[in-house]
Amino acid sequence: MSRTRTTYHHGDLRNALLAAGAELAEVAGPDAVTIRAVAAKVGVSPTAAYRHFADHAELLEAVRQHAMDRLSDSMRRYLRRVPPSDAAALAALNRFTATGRGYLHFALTEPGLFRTAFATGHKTLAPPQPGSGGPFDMLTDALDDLVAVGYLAPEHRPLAEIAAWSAVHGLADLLIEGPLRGLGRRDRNAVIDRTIEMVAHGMHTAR
Amino acid sequence: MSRTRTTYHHGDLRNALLAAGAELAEVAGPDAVTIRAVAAKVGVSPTAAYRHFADHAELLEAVRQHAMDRLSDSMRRYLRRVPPSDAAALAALNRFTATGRGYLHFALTEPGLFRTAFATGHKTLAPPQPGSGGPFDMLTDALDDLVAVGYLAPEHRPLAEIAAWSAVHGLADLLIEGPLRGLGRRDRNAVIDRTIEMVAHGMHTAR
DNA sequence: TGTACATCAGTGAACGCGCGTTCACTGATGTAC
DNA sequence: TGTACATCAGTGAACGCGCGTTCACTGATGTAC
Repeated sequence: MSRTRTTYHHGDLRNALLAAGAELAEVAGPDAVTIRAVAAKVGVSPTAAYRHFADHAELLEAVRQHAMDRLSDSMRRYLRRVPPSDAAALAALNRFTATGRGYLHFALTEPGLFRTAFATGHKTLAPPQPGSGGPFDMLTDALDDLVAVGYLAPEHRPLAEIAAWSAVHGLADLLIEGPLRGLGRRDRNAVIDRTIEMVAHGMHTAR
Repeated sequence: MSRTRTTYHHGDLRNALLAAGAELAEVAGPDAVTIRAVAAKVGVSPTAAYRHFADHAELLEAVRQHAMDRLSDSMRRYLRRVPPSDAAALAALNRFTATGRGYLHFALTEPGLFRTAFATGHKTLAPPQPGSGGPFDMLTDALDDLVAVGYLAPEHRPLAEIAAWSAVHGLADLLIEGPLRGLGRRDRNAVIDRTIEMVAHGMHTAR
């Protein structure tokens, strides 16, 4: 950060700009990620950024990618924490809810980055790519396990990820940007529990 | 709009500015609702707006209110369309899903206004006020009916509106601003059906 | 009914701000011989 | 090992943009007598 540079050539400016962008996003959301602000934070002229990014959209996209990776990390962390259980159905259900809790934890803990992960800047955000190992894949795997374990009937499997995703995504949005912003920690935890309960129950196919 | 004014005094400038703001929001979302743009659309100097709104925040808030009312209208329209049924439980369930469908229909049909309804402009958006007859109240009533009719057990009633709201709100966001933007009509309808099915099922307390 | 005057609702120019982006440039680095 | 020179990665000034907001102002309206 704004450390004084001694050399004329920076050496690793692209990464430095990216890191500055991530910090700005963290503190003030995607709108704060401007060419000028990022350059100023690194202590370089705005023009210098154009050596490394074609334009503002390209910079924002790079920061967005980083934010999305951080989201993935959070979900993975929650997944890893789920204890293996001899009750396979319970373990699968726990992994499923863990993806949601990891998602929400990141959103509440790093709202600026979370918003940045979904910031498009007027251009269409690509639909989730299966196989990229991102949040969507973790959710897909968790739902496949729910089917394997008999919790979710195969005929109800299609589009289940969209439904589950919508619930946690919407809650995140309501809590960090929407009318539920400013809820206390207790209330927040209560609505998170209730929402995840609804989703888990909603996925259950009674036998 | 931008009709040439013949009189020096406008006569109804506040409403004209509001209408212009609503149109801008409709076309380009909340960021397009600026003092200058609204004034220009009406054909008046920016300064004139300050006779009717203290500042930009007050203008945006007024437009936001309007957008929220339109959302209410959409939900009410869907509710009214639900046929009364001698099967009370079915009717209650239909009313419940109708609130969600009305919400989503408005979001997809008027994405600019929908986004504006939840635009805060850096200040905290007030939490939903029970008794104001808005979207939240309709949802609350629908859920109360679900309890009355035996579909939802009273012990699962608390916070049910937040869970249901999250699901439709998140889906709306994913579809109009997020990675699911650009889904075709068929796909869109399919994910809406699937999500509402999950919510309805998730609210059901088996007996 | 006519007139003086207060009040109200506009105008138009200007301010400072931060933004993305372009331009001609210069200092630092690396390479060929 | 030393030097000429091409290339690379920066600088700094400037552009035009739209924004919110303030200022001194003026034209239109309404009211008291």
